[in-house]
Amino acid sequence: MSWEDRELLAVVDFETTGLSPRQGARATEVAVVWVRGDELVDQYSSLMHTGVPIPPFIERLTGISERMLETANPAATVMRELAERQPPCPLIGHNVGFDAQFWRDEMQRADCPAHAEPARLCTVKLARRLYPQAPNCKLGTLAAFHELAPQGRAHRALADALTTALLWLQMRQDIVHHLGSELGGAPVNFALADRLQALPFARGECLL
DNA sequence: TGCCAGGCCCTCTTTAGGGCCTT
Repeated sequence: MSWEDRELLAVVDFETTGLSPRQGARATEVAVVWVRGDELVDQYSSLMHTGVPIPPFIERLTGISERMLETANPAATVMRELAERQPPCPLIGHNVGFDAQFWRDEMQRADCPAHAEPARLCTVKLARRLYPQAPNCKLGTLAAFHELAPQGRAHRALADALTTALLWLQMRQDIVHHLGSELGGAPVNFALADRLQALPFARGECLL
């Protein structure tokens, strides 16, 4: 991947031991799916060993146990590998604020500060503006709403990252469908999506 | 399945409170 590639987006999903690094939660698994235009161009996933205990609820939710992490690479090794592999491109996530805080925390712990504060795109914010007719904006609900192909067990990093990537491609398609003539051939990229997610929220009304 | 947090968004609002979304 080229460092000059400005159309590259990284769809990220973390599995973690809790909801906030400030409360001591650490990542247990990370997945990144790289998207360029309407193509999935690469993917990466890895379990991450931190030594932090996994609450029973989290083990039931994700299927990730402490025993599974005993042989996993240290979290810092995984994050450094990601930093070397990925140019500093925008992150996409489903409720990206959650994944971005773990991205920042784990990158800083791995001594990769240059990768700690990427631009963000949130598929929850976009979905609330694009699909007010959906029952809710949970990832599984939106996947079913759009009849996206199952990508594996939900609440595993790669499956959720792939589902989020497919949701993003669906959003690109819908944006082009609704705004095609206004776009005048301009690409549906981070800059455009960033403007769309910043539009005022209108309950029950699609912004397009 | 829920609690823990944080940001966004809504309404019986703005000097506030509660729901949604992520693990």
